[in-house]
Amino acid sequence: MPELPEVETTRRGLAPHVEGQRITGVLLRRPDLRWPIPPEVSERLPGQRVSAVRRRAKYLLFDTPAGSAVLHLGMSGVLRVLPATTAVGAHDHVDMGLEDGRVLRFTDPRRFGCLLWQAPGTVHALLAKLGPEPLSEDFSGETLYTASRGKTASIKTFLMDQAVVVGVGNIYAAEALFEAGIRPTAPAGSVSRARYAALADAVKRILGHAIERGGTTLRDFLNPDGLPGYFEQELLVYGREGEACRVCGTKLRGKRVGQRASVWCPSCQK
DNA sequence: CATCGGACCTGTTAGC
DNA sequence: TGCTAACAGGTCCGAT
Repeated sequence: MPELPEVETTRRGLAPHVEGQRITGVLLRRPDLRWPIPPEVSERLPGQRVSAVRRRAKYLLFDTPAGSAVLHLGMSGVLRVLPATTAVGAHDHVDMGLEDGRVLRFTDPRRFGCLLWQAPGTVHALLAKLGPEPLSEDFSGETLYTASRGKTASIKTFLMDQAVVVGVGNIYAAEALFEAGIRPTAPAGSVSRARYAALADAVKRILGHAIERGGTTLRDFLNPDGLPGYFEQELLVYGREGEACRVCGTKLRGKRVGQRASVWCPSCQK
Protein backbone atom coordinates (compact mmCIF):
# COMPACT_ATOMS: atom_id res chain seq x y z
CA MET A 1 0.00 0.00 0.00
CA PRO A 2 2.02 2.82 -1.28
CA GLU A 3 2.90 5.61 1.06
CA LEU A 4 5.52 8.15 0.19
CA PRO A 5 8.55 5.82 0.42
CA GLU A 6 6.91 3.32 -1.92
CA VAL A 7 6.05 6.02 -4.41
CA GLU A 8 9.57 7.43 -4.25
CA THR A 9 10.99 3.94 -4.67
CA THR A 10 8.80 3.50 -7.73
CA ARG A 11 9.97 6.83 -9.11
CA ARG A 12 13.62 5.98 -8.64
CA GLY A 13 13.17 2.59 -10.21
CA LEU A 14 11.28 3.97 -13.18
CA ALA A 15 13.19 7.13 -13.98
CA PRO A 16 16.26 5.56 -15.64
CA HIS A 17 14.02 3.50 -17.93
CA VAL A 18 11.55 6.23 -18.85
CA GLU A 19 13.27 9.61 -18.83
CA GLY A 20 14.39 10.71 -22.27
CA GLN A 21 12.15 8.22 -24.03
CA ARG A 22 9.31 9.05 -26.34
CA ILE A 23 5.84 7.72 -25.59
CA THR A 24 4.81 5.85 -28.70
CA GLY A 25 1.21 5.23 -27.70
CA VAL A 26 -1.25 4.97 -24.87
CA LEU A 27 -3.55 1.99 -24.45
CA LEU A 28 -6.42 2.40 -22.01
CA ARG A 29 -8.07 -0.89 -21.20
CA ARG A 30 -10.48 0.97 -18.92
CA PRO A 31 -11.80 4.47 -19.48
CA ASP A 32 -11.60 5.25 -15.80
CA LEU A 33 -9.85 4.36 -12.60
CA ARG A 34 -10.83 6.36 -9.57
CA TRP A 35 -11.84 9.10 -11.97
CA PRO A 36 -12.30 9.16 -15.71
CA ILE A 37 -9.00 9.35 -17.52
CA PRO A 38 -9.06 12.70 -19.34
CA PRO A 39 -8.82 12.69 -23.15
CA GLU A 40 -5.48 14.54 -23.08
CA VAL A 41 -3.77 11.39 -21.84
CA SER A 42 -4.51 9.50 -25.02
CA GLU A 43 -4.64 12.50 -27.34
CA ARG A 44 -1.62 14.51 -26.29
CA LEU A 45 0.79 12.10 -24.65
CA PRO A 46 1.62 9.92 -27.67
CA GLY A 47 4.67 11.24 -29.48
CA GLN A 48 5.88 13.22 -26.49
CA ARG A 49 9.30 12.74 -24.93
CA VAL A 50 9.41 12.34 -21.15
CA SER A 51 11.75 14.96 -19.76
CA ALA A 52 11.44 13.94 -16.11
CA VAL A 53 9.68 11.59 -13.74
CA ARG A 54 8.87 13.59 -10.64
CA ARG A 55 7.04 12.97 -7.39
CA ARG A 56 4.81 15.34 -5.45
CA ALA A 57 3.31 13.83 -2.33
CA LYS A 58 2.16 10.40 -3.49
CA TYR A 59 1.60 11.51 -7.06
CA LEU A 60 4.00 10.66 -9.87
CA LEU A 61 4.35 13.19 -12.68
CA PHE A 62 5.62 12.29 -16.12
CA ASP A 63 6.66 15.60 -17.62
CA THR A 64 6.57 16.22 -21.36
CA PRO A 65 6.56 19.45 -23.37
CA ALA A 66 2.81 19.00 -23.97
CA GLY A 67 1.96 18.56 -20.31
CA SER A 68 2.33 16.04 -17.53
CA ALA A 69 0.64 12.74 -16.89
CA VAL A 70 -0.26 12.69 -13.20
CA LEU A 71 -0.54 9.24 -11.70
CA HIS A 72 -1.54 8.08 -8.23
CA LEU A 73 -0.98 4.45 -7.23
CA GLY A 74 -3.92 4.49 -4.84
CA MET A 75 -3.72 1.54 -2.53
CA SER A 76 -2.85 -1.29 -4.82
CA GLY A 77 -1.23 0.34 -7.83
CA VAL A 78 1.99 -0.92 -9.40
CA LEU A 79 3.95 0.61 -12.26
CA ARG A 80 6.46 -1.46 -14.13
CA VAL A 81 8.50 -1.30 -17.31
CA LEU A 82 8.00 -4.59 -19.09
CA PRO A 83 8.69 -6.23 -22.44
CA ALA A 84 5.80 -5.47 -24.78
CA THR A 85 5.11 -9.18 -25.06
CA THR A 86 4.35 -9.60 -21.35
CA ALA A 87 0.99 -11.28 -20.84
CA VAL A 88 -1.78 -8.89 -19.82
CA GLY A 89 -3.39 -9.53 -16.45
CA ALA A 90 -6.89 -8.80 -15.25
CA HIS A 91 -5.95 -5.51 -13.61
CA ASP A 92 -3.50 -4.13 -16.13
CA HIS A 93 -5.43 -0.98 -16.92
CA VAL A 94 -3.01 1.23 -18.82
CA ASP A 95 -0.01 0.65 -21.09
CA MET A 96 2.22 3.46 -22.28
CA GLY A 97 4.41 2.33 -25.12
CA LEU A 98 8.07 3.37 -24.99
CA GLU A 99 10.25 3.89 -28.02
CA ASP A 100 12.67 1.19 -26.88
CA GLY A 101 9.87 -1.30 -27.49
CA ARG A 102 8.90 -1.89 -23.88
CA VAL A 103 5.75 -0.72 -22.11
CA LEU A 104 5.17 1.22 -18.92
CA ARG A 105 2.28 -0.73 -17.42
CA PHE A 106 -0.08 0.50 -14.69
CA THR A 107 -1.69 -2.30 -12.73
CA ASP A 108 -4.21 -1.52 -10.01
CA PRO A 109 -6.59 -4.25 -8.75
CA ARG A 110 -8.58 -1.98 -6.46
CA ARG A 111 -8.66 0.97 -8.81
CA PHE A 112 -8.17 3.58 -6.10
CA GLY A 113 -5.43 4.98 -8.27
CA CYS A 114 -5.89 7.59 -10.97
CA LEU A 115 -4.33 8.89 -14.16
CA LEU A 116 -4.85 12.57 -14.83
CA TRP A 117 -3.46 15.36 -16.94
CA GLN A 118 -1.77 18.62 -16.00
CA ALA A 119 -1.30 21.29 -18.66
CA PRO A 120 2.12 22.96 -18.89
CA GLY A 121 2.59 25.74 -16.37
CA THR A 122 -0.44 24.73 -14.32
CA VAL A 123 -0.91 22.74 -11.13
CA HIS A 124 -3.68 20.18 -11.08
CA ALA A 125 -6.41 20.95 -8.57
CA LEU A 126 -5.62 17.77 -6.63
CA LEU A 127 -2.03 18.93 -6.14
CA ALA A 128 -2.81 22.55 -5.39
CA LYS A 129 -3.78 22.18 -1.75
CA LEU A 130 -1.07 19.80 -0.62
CA GLY A 131 1.13 20.56 2.37
CA PRO A 132 4.93 20.54 2.43
CA GLU A 133 7.09 17.57 1.52
CA PRO A 134 8.16 15.89 4.76
CA LEU A 135 11.78 15.51 3.69
CA SER A 136 12.12 19.14 2.68
CA GLU A 137 13.18 22.10 4.78
CA ASP A 138 9.64 23.42 4.48
CA PHE A 139 8.56 20.81 6.99
CA SER A 140 9.53 21.03 10.65
CA GLY A 141 8.21 20.79 14.17
CA GLU A 142 7.41 24.46 13.89
CA THR A 143 5.26 23.79 10.83
CA LEU A 144 3.29 21.21 12.77
CA TYR A 145 3.02 23.29 15.91
CA THR A 146 1.71 26.34 14.08
CA ALA A 147 -0.77 24.38 11.95
CA SER A 148 -2.10 22.46 14.93
CA ARG A 149 -3.15 25.35 17.15
CA GLY A 150 -6.86 25.21 17.84
CA LYS A 151 -7.26 21.74 16.35
CA THR A 152 -9.28 19.27 18.34
CA ALA A 153 -8.80 16.30 16.02
CA SER A 154 -6.39 13.60 17.14
CA ILE A 155 -2.74 14.10 16.35
CA LYS A 156 -2.76 10.97 14.20
CA THR A 157 -5.58 12.30 12.03
CA PHE A 158 -3.78 15.64 11.90
CA LEU A 159 -0.49 14.05 10.83
CA MET A 160 -2.23 12.10 8.07
CA ASP A 161 -3.92 15.22 6.71
CA GLN A 162 -2.21 15.82 3.36
CA ALA A 163 -2.79 19.57 3.75
CA VAL A 164 -0.59 19.51 6.86
CA VAL A 165 2.22 17.38 5.50
CA VAL A 166 2.11 15.00 2.56
CA GLY A 167 3.06 11.38 2.35
CA VAL A 168 2.36 10.19 5.88
CA GLY A 169 -0.20 7.39 5.75
CA ASN A 170 -1.48 5.04 8.39
CA ILE A 171 1.64 2.93 8.68
CA TYR A 172 4.21 5.68 9.04
CA ALA A 173 1.93 7.83 11.21
CA ALA A 174 1.78 4.99 13.73
CA GLU A 175 5.53 4.46 13.61
CA ALA A 176 6.41 8.15 13.86
CA LEU A 177 4.11 8.69 16.84
CA PHE A 178 5.68 5.72 18.57
CA GLU A 179 9.16 7.00 17.95
CA ALA A 180 8.18 10.45 19.22
CA GLY A 181 6.47 8.99 22.29
CA ILE A 182 3.09 10.56 21.53
CA ARG A 183 -0.24 8.75 21.80
CA PRO A 184 -2.24 8.79 18.57
CA THR A 185 -5.33 9.95 20.45
CA ALA A 186 -3.80 13.17 21.79
CA PRO A 187 -5.69 16.24 20.52
CA ALA A 188 -3.42 17.91 17.96
CA GLY A 189 -3.89 21.35 19.49
CA SER A 190 -2.70 20.23 22.90
CA VAL A 191 0.71 18.92 21.87
CA SER A 192 3.69 21.09 22.76
CA ARG A 193 6.20 22.68 20.45
CA ALA A 194 8.96 20.44 21.81
CA ARG A 195 6.98 17.30 21.17
CA TYR A 196 6.17 18.43 17.63
CA ALA A 197 9.88 18.93 17.07
CA ALA A 198 10.42 15.30 18.07
CA LEU A 199 7.57 14.20 15.83
CA ALA A 200 8.88 16.03 12.78
CA ASP A 201 12.30 14.48 13.38
CA ALA A 202 10.72 11.04 13.65
CA VAL A 203 8.77 11.52 10.40
CA LYS A 204 11.90 12.55 8.54
CA ARG A 205 13.99 9.77 9.96
CA ILE A 206 11.45 7.02 9.36
CA LEU A 207 10.50 8.10 5.85
CA GLY A 208 14.12 8.60 4.90
CA HIS A 209 15.05 5.21 6.25
CA ALA A 210 12.10 3.51 4.54
CA ILE A 211 13.14 5.00 1.21
CA GLU A 212 16.65 3.68 1.74
CA ARG A 213 15.21 0.28 2.40
CA GLY A 214 13.02 0.30 -0.67
CA GLY A 215 9.66 0.93 0.91
CA THR A 216 7.45 -1.24 3.03
CA THR A 217 5.90 -4.31 1.52
CA LEU A 218 2.71 -5.55 3.08
CA ARG A 219 0.36 -6.97 0.52
CA ASP A 220 0.35 -4.98 -2.61
CA PHE A 221 3.51 -3.06 -3.14
CA LEU A 222 6.13 -4.24 -5.55
CA ASN A 223 8.72 -1.83 -6.77
CA PRO A 224 9.27 -1.51 -10.50
CA ASP A 225 11.89 -4.26 -10.52
CA GLY A 226 9.34 -6.62 -9.01
CA LEU A 227 11.28 -6.91 -5.78
CA PRO A 228 9.62 -6.39 -2.40
CA GLY A 229 10.63 -3.68 0.03
CA TYR A 230 12.46 -4.57 3.18
CA PHE A 231 11.01 -2.22 5.78
CA GLU A 232 8.13 -4.36 6.97
CA GLN A 233 10.20 -6.37 9.40
CA GLU A 234 11.27 -3.18 11.11
CA LEU A 235 7.80 -1.92 12.02
CA LEU A 236 7.54 -1.35 15.76
CA VAL A 237 3.81 -0.87 16.33
CA TYR A 238 1.84 -1.01 13.07
CA GLY A 239 -0.09 -4.26 12.82
CA ARG A 240 1.20 -5.45 16.22
CA GLU A 241 -1.83 -4.90 18.46
CA GLY A 242 -1.72 -7.22 21.46
CA GLU A 243 1.95 -8.03 20.96
CA ALA A 244 4.77 -6.90 23.22
CA CYS A 245 6.34 -3.48 22.73
CA ARG A 246 9.79 -4.04 21.27
CA VAL A 247 11.18 -1.37 23.57
CA CYS A 248 9.59 -2.05 26.98
CA GLY A 249 7.61 -5.25 26.61
CA THR A 250 4.24 -3.71 27.46
CA LYS A 251 1.30 -5.15 25.54
CA LEU A 252 0.48 -2.84 22.64
CA ARG A 253 -3.00 -1.33 22.56
CA GLY A 254 -5.16 -1.02 19.49
CA LYS A 255 -8.19 1.08 18.67
CA ARG A 256 -9.66 2.95 15.75
CA VAL A 257 -8.60 6.57 15.69
CA GLY A 258 -10.24 8.74 13.05
CA GLN A 259 -11.57 5.64 11.26
CA ARG A 260 -8.14 4.12 11.05
CA ALA A 261 -6.72 1.11 12.85
CA SER A 262 -4.18 2.45 15.32
CA VAL A 263 -1.71 0.78 17.63
CA TRP A 264 0.42 2.27 20.37
CA CYS A 265 2.38 1.43 23.49
CA PRO A 266 0.57 2.68 26.63
CA SER A 267 3.89 2.90 28.41
CA CYS A 268 6.16 4.50 25.80
CA GLN A 269 3.56 6.89 24.37
CA LYS A 270 1.91 9.59 26.48
C1' DC B 1 -14.33 26.47 9.04
C1' DA B 2 -13.28 22.00 11.30
C1' DT B 3 -14.59 17.53 11.73
C1' DC B 4 -16.90 13.27 10.72
C1' DG B 5 -18.74 9.61 8.02
C1' DG B 6 -19.55 7.56 3.58
C1' DA B 7 -17.96 6.11 -0.78
C1' DC B 8 -14.92 3.94 -3.92
C1' DC B 9 -12.80 -1.43 -4.94
C1' DT B 10 -11.24 -6.07 -4.48
C1' DG B 11 -7.95 -9.48 -2.48
C1' DT B 12 -7.03 -11.39 1.90
C1' DT B 13 -8.15 -12.92 6.28
C1' DA B 14 -10.96 -13.86 10.31
C1' DG B 15 -14.99 -15.96 11.98
C1' DC B 16 -18.75 -19.12 11.82
C1' DT C 1 -13.28 -27.29 4.76
C1' DG C 2 -16.43 -23.81 2.74
C1' DC C 3 -18.76 -19.68 2.78
C1' DT C 4 -19.58 -15.09 4.32
C1' DA C 5 -18.38 -10.86 6.47
C1' DA C 6 -15.12 -7.79 7.90
C1' DC C 7 -11.11 -5.44 6.91
C1' DA C 8 -7.30 -2.89 4.74
C1' DG C 9 -5.81 1.31 2.63
C1' DG C 10 -5.68 6.91 0.38
C1' DT C 11 -8.37 10.62 -0.43
C1' DC C 12 -12.27 13.07 -2.06
C1' DC C 13 -16.81 14.82 -1.02
C1' DG C 14 -21.07 15.73 1.15
C1' DA C 15 -23.18 16.23 5.61
C1' DT C 16 -22.96 17.88 10.28
